[in-house]
Amino acid sequence: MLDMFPYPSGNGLHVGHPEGYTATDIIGRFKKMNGFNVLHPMGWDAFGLPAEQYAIKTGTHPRVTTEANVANFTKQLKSLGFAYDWYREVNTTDPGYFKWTQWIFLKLYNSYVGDDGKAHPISELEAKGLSRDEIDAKRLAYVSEAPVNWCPQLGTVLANEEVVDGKSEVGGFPVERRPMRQWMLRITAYAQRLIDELDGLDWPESIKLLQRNWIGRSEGAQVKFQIAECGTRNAECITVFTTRPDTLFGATYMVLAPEHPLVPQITTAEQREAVGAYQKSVSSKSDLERTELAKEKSGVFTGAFAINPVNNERIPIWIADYVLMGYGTGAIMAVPAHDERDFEFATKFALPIREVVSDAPRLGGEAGAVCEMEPIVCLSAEGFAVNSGFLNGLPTAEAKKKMACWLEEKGLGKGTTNFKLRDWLFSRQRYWGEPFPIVWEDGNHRCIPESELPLMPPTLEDFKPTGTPEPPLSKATEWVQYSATATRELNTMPQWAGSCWYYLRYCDARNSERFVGVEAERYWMTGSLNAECGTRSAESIPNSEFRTPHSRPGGVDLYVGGTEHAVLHLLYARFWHKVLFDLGYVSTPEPFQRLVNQGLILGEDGQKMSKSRGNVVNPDDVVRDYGADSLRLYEMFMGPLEQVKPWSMKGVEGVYRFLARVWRLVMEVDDEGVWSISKALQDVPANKQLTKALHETIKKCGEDIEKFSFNTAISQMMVCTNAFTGAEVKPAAAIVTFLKVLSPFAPHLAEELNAQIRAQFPSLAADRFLSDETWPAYDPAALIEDEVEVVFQVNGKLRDKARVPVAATKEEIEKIALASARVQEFMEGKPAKKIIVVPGKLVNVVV
RNA sequence: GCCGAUGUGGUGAAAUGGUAAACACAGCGGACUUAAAAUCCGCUGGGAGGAAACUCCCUUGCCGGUUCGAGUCCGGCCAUCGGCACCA
Repeated sequence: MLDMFPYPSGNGLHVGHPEGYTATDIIGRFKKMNGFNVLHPMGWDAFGLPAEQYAIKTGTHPRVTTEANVANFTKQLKSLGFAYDWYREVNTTDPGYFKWTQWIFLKLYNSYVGDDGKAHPISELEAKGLSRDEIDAKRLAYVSEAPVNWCPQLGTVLANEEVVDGKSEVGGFPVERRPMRQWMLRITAYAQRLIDELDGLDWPESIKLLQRNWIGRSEGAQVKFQIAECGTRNAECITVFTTRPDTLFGATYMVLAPEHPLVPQITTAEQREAVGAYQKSVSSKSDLERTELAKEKSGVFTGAFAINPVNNERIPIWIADYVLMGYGTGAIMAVPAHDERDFEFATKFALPIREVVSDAPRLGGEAGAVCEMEPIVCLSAEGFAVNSGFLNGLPTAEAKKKMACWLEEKGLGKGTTNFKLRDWLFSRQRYWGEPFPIVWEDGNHRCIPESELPLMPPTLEDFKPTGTPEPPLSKATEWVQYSATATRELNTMPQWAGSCWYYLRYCDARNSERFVGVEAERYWMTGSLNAECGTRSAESIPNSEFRTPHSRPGGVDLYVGGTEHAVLHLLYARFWHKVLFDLGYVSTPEPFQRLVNQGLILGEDGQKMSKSRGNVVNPDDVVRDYGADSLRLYEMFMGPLEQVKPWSMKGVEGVYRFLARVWRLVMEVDDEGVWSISKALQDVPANKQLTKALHETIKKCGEDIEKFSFNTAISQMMVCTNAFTGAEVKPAAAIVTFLKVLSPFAPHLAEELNAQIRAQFPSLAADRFLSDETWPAYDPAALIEDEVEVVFQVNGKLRDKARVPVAATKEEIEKIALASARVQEFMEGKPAKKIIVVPGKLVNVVV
């Protein structure tokens, strides 16, 4: 049972946190009562920018801020009665924890992905005698000089994922592209598996789709275009990626990304100035400007021509910023008749547009004719090949295949798959993060020995960014000097690092020998029972769909958290987990079997909660005024867990009143205002009606908890309470049973009332905590009534109802229905054409 | 533009294809009280008819379809929210 662990901010908990936490707490308590061994821990994702920025402002060390915030969060969580196993508390900033974050980095550094698509130790390559450069080019953690997202205000680079609309996700500061030396993680090597292995997971389909789209697989072909002889230039090839090789006959020009390495070589003397100016204008634009100005296509002709391999036509080569260097090959063949972007560009620069796909097959005379015409609209959908030589008449899917074969035969190209996903930029120019266990010597990197972990960050007085891309760690001159000739890596890891594996650490949080013990990992992640850390025998764990059988890929049975982590955290964690799995350190290929997203809680005004709107609800205030149980119950009663929903203090009062009604089932107050056990509470059996209400509640609450329908479970408990409230005498034993059902939701009240009842009726109450009790079983016989109400319809419209013995046969019910005066009236004397009888429900007479 | 989610009373919402609106909130009325609060008990989708008991008609974003029967299934639209967005 896993909650997304919080960043312990200075603001403390907001009411969004306890939403998911209450849900898992209820399920955890429920599962425990059903005999499961439940692991439900909590921890702190405590590295991060706010503490560091606070340090810059005030000089307070981030460790001090973090400790204070963690203490506050802990106090708050404990006040809500969450049954966390605090013995397993983890903190990403604890050296005992980040030692292993650094250790996992070393595994990444010392691994590569082989032809089997799995991670292997780098030592295998060394054994094969590969050179240092060849090995470095394969590592899962590698150094790149590629252009990165540099944010001057934050003084750090950011991952693509952390940049929104050209601004930093944190703070909204402008971000510029600049080349820097950075650590990257080769997540792209896992792109296909990250897509494929979603299949076995019980995640919301929408989240799976979000990840698939993010990874962005597309199938197509690479095509080589010869550069036509152009002045002094020698003939070279430009390779493009296209998803529509079937449209090759319609490629009337080519476009390279402005940064494409071939641009300087192919540009003619006449065009050099224009090309240079364009490149300069593009590179000086920030990402934000580039997207803002993207409405209008821009570009420049290089003066060079390429040969379309399929028809040997000379086609012009342009550069334009609508072609991105980072995707595919950074070059495209433009098919303006069948691609919106190319169409727009060709229209603007008066380039030829040739139709090669039609929505209906056209054969005969037209075939092979090169007609340069301008389609009024651009058809990007599939259709049938026209004006395309040997492809003519073929539907798009077949044309694609045929062209790919043709290209491969002629050595002009081949079928390929491309992914949008880029490698993960893994270094940050910050102080408050895990230092890299890496040193540099003679321009080469190497890892430090495991025995030197954890590598502690240096003690710094001055946390300010240097104002240059030089990280703040550079100020620790002594620390930096690893040896006479070697210096330490100055970057730190991003905040994602610690959260990529915290769920594994929970299994064995205090292990100092290993990131997680072998047995502990197997026991908790697979449900495998032959582990000494397990406290229960195989027999005591009921067979339930909740338990993870070995066939399921995911380890954690249930992971609850917000949608904001749908791609980043969940993708990164899956990637690390797979590497650890390939290397044999963990037992499952996926970290999280079942994922549930809780919906955002809005302010009372229906707006997103924020300080500036002044609509933030502080859980401490709610606990002070209504108690922890009311907060827990209201969070669950608001509506379905996954839904976005607005807060309402009136709603809190509603559940508070419900809890007060439960209290008064057991307790009564005298004239002096002193509460004592109620005289109405007696050692009597519940009557039939109350027994039915109770057993319906046991049944429905159990089912609803399994379905995450906490709101309807609470409704049912309200119904049950209302029934008890209406009874003259309160049957004590039945109320104790009800309290067991209530206890996962409102543990404080339930335990207190049980203790009160125990004092009066020692034999009727539970003699230990309700949380240690077994979930009550319901008696199906108690649910059955002697009579049920049956609805009579005529032509589907409700006309009458009657109480009928449950045992009544179809024929008997039909007879009663036809005998009804109201049914007769609406049948208007016509004969029944058809009579539908649903026993226990309804009769529908069709005339 | 593409993808996804959601549309039900004044409000949060509930309903294995079978009595739409359970349970709450708000509102109204009553009991208790000198009074108020708290508590308890009722009423509470819209329209029409009736003195009343009651009766009929309409109603789950809109339009169609399947079915004896549709909030639920199918097709088409509209609105709101979220994600992606020159990804070739």
